[in-house]
Amino acid sequence: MRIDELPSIRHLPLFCNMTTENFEALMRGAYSQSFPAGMQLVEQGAPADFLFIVVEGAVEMYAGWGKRESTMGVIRPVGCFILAACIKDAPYLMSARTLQPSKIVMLPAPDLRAVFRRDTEFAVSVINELAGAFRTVIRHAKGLKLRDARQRIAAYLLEQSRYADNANSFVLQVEKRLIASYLGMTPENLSRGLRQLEAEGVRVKGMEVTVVDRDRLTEFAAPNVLLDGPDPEGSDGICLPPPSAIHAS
Amino acid sequence: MRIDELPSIRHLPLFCNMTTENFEALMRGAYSQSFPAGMQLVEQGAPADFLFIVVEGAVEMYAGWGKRESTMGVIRPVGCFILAACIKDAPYLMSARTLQPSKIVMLPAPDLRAVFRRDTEFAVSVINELAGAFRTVIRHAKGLKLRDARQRIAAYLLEQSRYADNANSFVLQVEKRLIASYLGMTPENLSRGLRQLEAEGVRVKGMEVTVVDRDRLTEFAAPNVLLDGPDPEGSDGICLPPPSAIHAS
DNA sequence: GATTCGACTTGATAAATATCAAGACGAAAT
DNA sequence: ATTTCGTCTTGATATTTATCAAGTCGAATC
Repeated sequence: MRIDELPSIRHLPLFCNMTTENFEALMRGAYSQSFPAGMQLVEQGAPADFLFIVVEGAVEMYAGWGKRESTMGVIRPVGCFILAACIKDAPYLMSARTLQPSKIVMLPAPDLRAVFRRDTEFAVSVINELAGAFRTVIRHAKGLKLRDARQRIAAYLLEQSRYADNANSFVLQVEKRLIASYLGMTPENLSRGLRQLEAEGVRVKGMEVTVVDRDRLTEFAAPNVLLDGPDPEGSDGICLPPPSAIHAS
Repeated sequence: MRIDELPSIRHLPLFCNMTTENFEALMRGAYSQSFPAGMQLVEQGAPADFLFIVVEGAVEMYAGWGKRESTMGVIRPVGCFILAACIKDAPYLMSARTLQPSKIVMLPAPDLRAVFRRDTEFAVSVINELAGAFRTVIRHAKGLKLRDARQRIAAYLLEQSRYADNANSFVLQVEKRLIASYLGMTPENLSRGLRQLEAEGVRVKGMEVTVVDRDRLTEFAAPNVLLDGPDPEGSDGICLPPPSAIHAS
């Protein structure tokens, strides 16, 4: 473990309330490693040996079934993934691969399971993290079942605009094929959907998004806290632009 | 609180490991109430004032957006719902209504939040419950994105058969319109899908399901622990036939 | 037993979405 | 600068899924 990445991890909602003693004990067992882009870190079905923390770069969470594959989210610094599998000591439900060169910290799951029995504040943080992750996935599932493809796209764009410096002109953070997969559609369908949304007040050229008529787009997407977040911030944390937001615990 | 329902609640994975003292303190603030069928217990968007426990009957969790509505799961005795909202003190993401006459225990959320800070074993149980709920929803979302309608139906039938006395001949536990909604399709589509699945080794007449050729059906649905469960049982609990399984925390 | 109502089914049709096949574009490597 | 490769786009088409409109069925009520 390199010393210089400890503070950023320590500041994670998951770790910021535990005792220093327990934090340091936890980190003594941790590995830190840098990976190139496109490296598979986790394969779904494997035993949950480690909790992963993204310190730099970006990681795609995805799931496969037969030949099909679907993006479940993207984790950005500083965020962790597959907490739930580690806690339950159950097989990972998702695979993970780096989208960019990334620095990853790996924390042995047994250490994790031991600590929250000793440190109440840490247990509370885990509870908050899991509750937030649960609510994020519920929102995702609601969106898939209640909205059609174009509405999902519109809602996604509006959500992105929440996190942008300029809410009416910003840049997509991930490749469109990933966005399409995350939203449960083909890349072709996303492409056509974006074109059609020009009639609803938004223009997308390449990676650049321009909101021309926010009211119109808002009426079309009918965004909603219960579908698009955000959750009121408790001790739970940093909500980076989705697909990142799916904490992927 | 009627005395005679305390033991069944006490045996819930969520409550069975906490101290008797804390359990009783928690229950002192609880209300117990019987509702007729079709009664709305929770409206999505409302503040999370209570944790709900189903002692008798059955409760549908559902979500709405505009005029559309979708079933997210069914909770059966003894199970709880909307744990996550209570913990985060955030608005409920789902509505709930009774499907049958039901006995419900309501537990004030502030009491809940207070107790797991004092009782480590309870905190651990909450962690396990939430981790299990998270994984259940992830599976649901994976199914929606990776399988088409007929495959979802087939997988659903196979999963039901796991919980039946006779795995090759059993009865559906909920109305087909709810199953359709849970699986993300229209009732008409479910109906046609069931008919088409006769070619894949299963026959459904009314509520009765007969698995004629399990191998064929299994090959078609390609069921998978990472998609259909179950999770290995830890302290986390009773997995009643889905849509029940979506713990709906 | 007749009535009523909602769930379920079935068919015809429409709409949404996926697939297949080129081609355009852009970034990275040679 | 050229090549190369994968993403993105667009069009044509096929498939899947939803919608609309009758009917059928069955259980609960009168």
